[in-house]
Amino acid sequence: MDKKKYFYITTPIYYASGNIHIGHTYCTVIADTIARYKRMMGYEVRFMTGSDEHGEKIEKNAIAAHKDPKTYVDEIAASFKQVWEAMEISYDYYVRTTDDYHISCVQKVFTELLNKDDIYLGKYEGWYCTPCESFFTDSQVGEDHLCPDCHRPVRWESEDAFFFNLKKFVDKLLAFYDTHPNFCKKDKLNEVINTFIKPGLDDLCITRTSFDWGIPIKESEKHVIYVWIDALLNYVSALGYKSEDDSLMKKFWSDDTEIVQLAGRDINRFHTVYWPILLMALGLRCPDQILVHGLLLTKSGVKLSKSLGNAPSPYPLIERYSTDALRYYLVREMQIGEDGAFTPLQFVDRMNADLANNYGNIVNRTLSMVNRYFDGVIPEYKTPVDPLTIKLYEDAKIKINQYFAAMDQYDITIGALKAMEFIDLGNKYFDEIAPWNQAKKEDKTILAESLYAACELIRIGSILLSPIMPIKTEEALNQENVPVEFRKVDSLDKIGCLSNVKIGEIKPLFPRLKKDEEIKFLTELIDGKAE
RNA sequence: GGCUGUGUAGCUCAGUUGGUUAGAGCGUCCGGCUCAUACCCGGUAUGUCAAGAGUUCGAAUCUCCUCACAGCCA
Repeated sequence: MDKKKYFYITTPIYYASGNIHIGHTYCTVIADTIARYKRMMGYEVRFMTGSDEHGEKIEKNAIAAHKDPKTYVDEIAASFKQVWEAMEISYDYYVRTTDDYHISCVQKVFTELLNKDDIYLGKYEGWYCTPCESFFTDSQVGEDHLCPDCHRPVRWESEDAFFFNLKKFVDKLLAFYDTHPNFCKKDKLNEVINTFIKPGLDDLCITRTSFDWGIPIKESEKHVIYVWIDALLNYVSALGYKSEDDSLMKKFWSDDTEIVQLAGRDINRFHTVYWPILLMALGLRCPDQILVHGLLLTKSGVKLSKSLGNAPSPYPLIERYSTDALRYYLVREMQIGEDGAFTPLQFVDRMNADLANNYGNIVNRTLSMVNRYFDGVIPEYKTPVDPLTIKLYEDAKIKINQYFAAMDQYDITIGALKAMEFIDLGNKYFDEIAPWNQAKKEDKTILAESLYAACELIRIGSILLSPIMPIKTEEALNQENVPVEFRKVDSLDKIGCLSNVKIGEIKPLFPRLKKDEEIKFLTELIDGKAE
């Protein structure tokens, strides 16, 4: 396996028209977990998130709020950052599309592509619904020429607009897909190829004249850049592309960098078709992988969103259950790529089963026994003699390998599962070796051996879980008082490092939740829309 | 309408290139343990693997068709 030294990961930039809800949180937590994992594995990581701050809707929202658009998005961006702080999101940089360097980058790119004839002036035509301010196609408005959204009459409109010549790059794009099978999961890509590219890819309209809150182009006063060229370029403008200092660009958008970009399945197409083409037009490399993730749905299958009023803010969940509990739930409950449902019952069950009963409990019971039988000092490590202990170490190795195999493929759901299974080995082991019975024997060899092994299990398990739950795993390591140098991934095999360590104060990591109470709380939180 | 998926125990899902009695977790029930946050361990039950046809010595796994659901596009 070729090991690249640099790692660049991005979330989409979220549209600054409302509050962050748990759907955005899901995506950002995935990215953060991968970023933390890669850092742990020794990569130099750049993790980027941000906000998309132009467009008609924001302009309208700002007017409704009696603010100028910039003030409006300033406040929104600040609120986004607060959420990420509360979620322990370890982003290295936050990009805003209203930042000067970004605007300048977009304008330079526009000029460059115009000069190369990759952008041309044409006409944007279609059935226009004034109240919805949207264009529709013939088949969308039907014979009666009614807006498919509001069912009011539409009229034929035509405006000057610039187009990005996508057709020119189709062959190159298809060739790229062929030579880069890991770029995107096959099924997601086939969908896009069959529905967009094969029937003939339409050139992309990239400017509008109907509103002002966008990046103006230098070539003409009346046009502003419309969403995609603006939004997509953030991934490189944030690295200093087309700016005076492009050192980050050279580092993190080079062939030596592994580039992974997250995108919800709803914006899959923009990241797997338009984005690579834009990069090709600019003579830049493409990302290694677009990680398409599913969406959080309620039980009834309705997409979680602010407008539907059923998307909880992460704050009440953080307050009530802790940041790490929410992070763990999001990582563990939903397989990447599949949609998932946020349901109160599943949430509570997951918390109790994995966090309170398994991880939290084994930390608690192990350290309690260290206190009880050895006055709070972890016994000295000796080569294991009991077959059960020997087997435990062997099984542990297998689980660790499975964890790394999954995480290396960014399958953090399976990674979380394997880390939990790793920790769970301790429960069965305790049951079989029964330290409380060993304690009654005169020879304390096995007692010492079993508690030592369990302490290692906690140490290693906490390290494995740390990208997912940075706070609670740290807390566990503190309770065990693991020396700082043995809290890193390169010390996983340093069995013996806990000999004679005096443990710290013990406190339950995760409270056990009362099912009925919490389900009631959560159900009310999502407006009673989940079952 | 075209395309991409999904349909496996009460729930959430695994099932690798087709191979002996179809699995896991959670939940249920029974038993055990007592160090621990009434935790943990073991055992038990429930499945015409959506329906049908075909290929094969043999299919949840391949082919065809049907149905249901979701998504993408128009």
